[in-house]
Amino acid sequence: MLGVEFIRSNPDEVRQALSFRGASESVNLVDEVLEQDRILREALTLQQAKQQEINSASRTVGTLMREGNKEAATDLIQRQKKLKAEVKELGQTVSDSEEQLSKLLLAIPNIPHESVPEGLTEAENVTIHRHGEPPSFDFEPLPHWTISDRHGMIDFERGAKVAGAGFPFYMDVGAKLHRALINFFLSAATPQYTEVRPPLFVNAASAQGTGQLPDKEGQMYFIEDGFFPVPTAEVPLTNYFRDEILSEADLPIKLCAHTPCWRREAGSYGAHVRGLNRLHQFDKVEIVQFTHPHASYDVLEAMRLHAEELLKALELPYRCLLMCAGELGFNQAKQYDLEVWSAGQKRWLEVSSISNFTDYQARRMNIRFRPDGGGKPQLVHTLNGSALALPRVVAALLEHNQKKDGSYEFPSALTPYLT
RNA sequence: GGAGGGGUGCCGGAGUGGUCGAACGGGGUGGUCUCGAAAACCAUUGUAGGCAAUGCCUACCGGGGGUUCGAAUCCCUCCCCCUCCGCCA
Repeated sequence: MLGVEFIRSNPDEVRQALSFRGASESVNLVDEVLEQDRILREALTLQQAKQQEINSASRTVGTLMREGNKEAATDLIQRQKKLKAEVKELGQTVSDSEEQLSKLLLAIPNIPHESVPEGLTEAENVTIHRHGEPPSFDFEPLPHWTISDRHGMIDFERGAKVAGAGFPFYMDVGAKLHRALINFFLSAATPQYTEVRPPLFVNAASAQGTGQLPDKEGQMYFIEDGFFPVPTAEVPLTNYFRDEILSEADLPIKLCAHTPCWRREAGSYGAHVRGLNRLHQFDKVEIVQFTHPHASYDVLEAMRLHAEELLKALELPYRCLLMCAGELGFNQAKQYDLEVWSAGQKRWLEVSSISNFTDYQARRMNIRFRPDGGGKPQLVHTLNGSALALPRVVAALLEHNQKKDGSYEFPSALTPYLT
């Protein structure tokens, strides 16, 4: 979320950012914040003044009691009753407006970076560059679900029987390819990033910290005892330092993890969810960084390149998109998507999203660092990226490398891992 | 799941109703001493917030609520940790 102080001193900038994102209907939230903030501070000031009176009177009562002057003490106690009631009432006002204010703040998205292009729809995302070209085949290339079916790699039907649609079984070579990709991705990340095995369920506080809650319950599963199965490793990894103060010297901190990801994908349907295109459970290797505020945009580029290198090594044609203001995630200040070419479906599939959240998540999670040489703690910047999400890479690999006779081969980068 | 014991500042650890934001020790920082270092000594060392703002004040001793003129200290509740028993991969 944004800081109240920031909104208080830059209301116009926030309003502009909201309309830039195409959330013009939310612009009045800014005025609500300012008003609520005013009410809050007014009540707070008054409450604190009255509390001060009570505190000093209590000290006097203590002295009088010790001196044995019970009568004077009782007098004073009587006079405090009224003040106490007033403080209690003001306290109610304070907590009410705090609650209101925090609801409002959670409803205001991050401010887009100046380099974010204008636009409200997918069509206005900017293609930064392409690598490789969609290949031409001297036969009609098949979609991955047909190929995987022929080779017994993925069993969607039995997955649907045992769990439900979107929960496939990967069998034999399919399972092995999965394991190879996970290891390949992790091996590529671990020279820089610390490998982590995080909890796969998180609590509500963590889900709110990274921005899944409130409002995005439709995305996550919720299970008994208050747990959320992770929709991405971003959640446990970024919350790792929640409510902590780091040392500036420790920055940047780089974490990576392979986890399954569970998503409800409520409302998805049609041909675009066929096969591996959209699943309720999938695997992903995620990279996360906690950086100094000055460094985050350089780090964003580095993380993007890291993900791109993986696709290059897999010899898959891909394009890199810079998301326009309207397509930018709620918490993001700047975001790239990487899309691979699906030869069988003849369309681009998103396999990675790399984002800079600036201090937006850090403020929600209260993750700060103490500057070298002391001074007030400052918020870190957080970033994350998929490097990479598995199923669509599997789909693209099968489709891209298919041969007319129905055979296939995988890129040599995977050979050491396919054992 | 049952029984019991705990959660205090960067760390250890006092404190069971009245200047306690918190003794004492360690650590960190600054200084004195020294050619320098060590030792010793002195000083300093949390976070958030409000205001008429080189200062004053409020809140915070796991979280929330309550009792009281006054709570780190008493009560309720939740969370977490430890020990023993049970169960279990």
